Amino acid sequence: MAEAEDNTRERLLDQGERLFAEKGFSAVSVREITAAANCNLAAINYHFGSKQRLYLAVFRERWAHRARRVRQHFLETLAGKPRRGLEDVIGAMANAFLEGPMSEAERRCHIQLMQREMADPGDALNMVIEEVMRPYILEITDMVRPHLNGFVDERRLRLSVLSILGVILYFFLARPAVSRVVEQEYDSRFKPELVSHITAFSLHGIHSLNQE
Amino acid sequence: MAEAEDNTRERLLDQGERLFAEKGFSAVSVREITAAANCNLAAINYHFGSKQRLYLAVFRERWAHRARRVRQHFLETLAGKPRRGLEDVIGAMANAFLEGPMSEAERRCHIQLMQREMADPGDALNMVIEEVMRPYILEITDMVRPHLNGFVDERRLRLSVLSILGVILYFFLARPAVSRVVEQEYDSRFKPELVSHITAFSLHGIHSLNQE
DNA sequence: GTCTATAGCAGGATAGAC
DNA sequence: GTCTATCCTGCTATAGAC
Repeated sequence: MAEAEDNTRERLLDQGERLFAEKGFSAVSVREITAAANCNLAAINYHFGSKQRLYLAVFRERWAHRARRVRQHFLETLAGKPRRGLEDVIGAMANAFLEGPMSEAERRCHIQLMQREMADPGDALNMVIEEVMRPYILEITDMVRPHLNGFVDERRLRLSVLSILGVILYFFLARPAVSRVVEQEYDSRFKPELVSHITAFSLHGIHSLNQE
Repeated sequence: MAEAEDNTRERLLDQGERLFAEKGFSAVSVREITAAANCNLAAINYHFGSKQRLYLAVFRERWAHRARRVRQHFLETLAGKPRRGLEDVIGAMANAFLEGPMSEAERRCHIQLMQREMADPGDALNMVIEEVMRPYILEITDMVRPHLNGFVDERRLRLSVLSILGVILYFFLARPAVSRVVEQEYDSRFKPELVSHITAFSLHGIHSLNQE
């Protein structure tokens, strides 16, 4: 994310991602992106062919890479706890997204881009689902399963892991609404409280699989 | 939502809402809206002053009204169960959003519009939060509180109710991702399964408030 | 209230010099 | 690879006839 001065192409990816996340694809102009990247108006078409293809490149060359870093952070957090419980898995998940390896600006960028792609499904969404979300959820599912008693319906297990992700993303995306409902700013005191709430809520939620 | 033939203004609100929800504010042109509403290009400016003010009118005159219907449905579902448990409250909540008084098209429209406004906070978001979300969440909080044992921290209680809403909205908005992860289409067999999962997960989740 | 016509501008894309 | 200049399409908004 740091101003990569080495070449125009990189700067276009950086600024393109930032602006697409901030305002959405249609609301950003190539003029705005090239100005922010401090290069010529024609550069997007030269390097990527079109505005649309810059958008796709952002997902392939920036977003996907960052998603791998988030997963890596999640795995490393868990590696530090060899006798891990279910709570550790869920805590690491919430942590990776809400306090993980990204700066605040990166996190906002990353999650907003995904949200926008969900709202307007395009070619990028396939990549995001198949190469990132699906394998990630299934990986976590495998980590969660051994902690549950007896037979667990696979579909309900996946729904539960998805629900956890849903809660995490919601508290990030609905920030203004959450803030006003609990009458509390998203400051550095509130964030750990949020992570601990999400972990506790989800931990009990997932135990609904045991008790029926 | 049904093609209101009475006057141009109403048709503009209907089609405007549909298209804004489908594509987002910037991606829709007034030409597209007026064509869909089967009226003249100049009609938006005559009736609302500008495209932006049509967007605001959609929230004030359509979205907010529909939100009241959802709340009404929720209250009526509960009114039928005088000795209601916590499960009934949560079930009614999930039901109001996912199978409630809206047609599928209306539901999609309603929830997508809110999602887009969350992504690009503008004047409409204030109205949505203050006049709809906040009172609704607080009302549900009051219904949930008596079912919990002993002293409950108010902020954590509100976070829990927000989490439930988060799970519900997530399963609606992340539909393509959910579908691919659980390998299951969103058909009429799957939906009740989803509602029952959300209810069970959230019910256990909210009991995290009791057990600490 | 609804129409046509158009002003006035911003958009993405490209050609061709350097 | 980067620049300028420009094409052309599409946009919002408005003026003014009906």
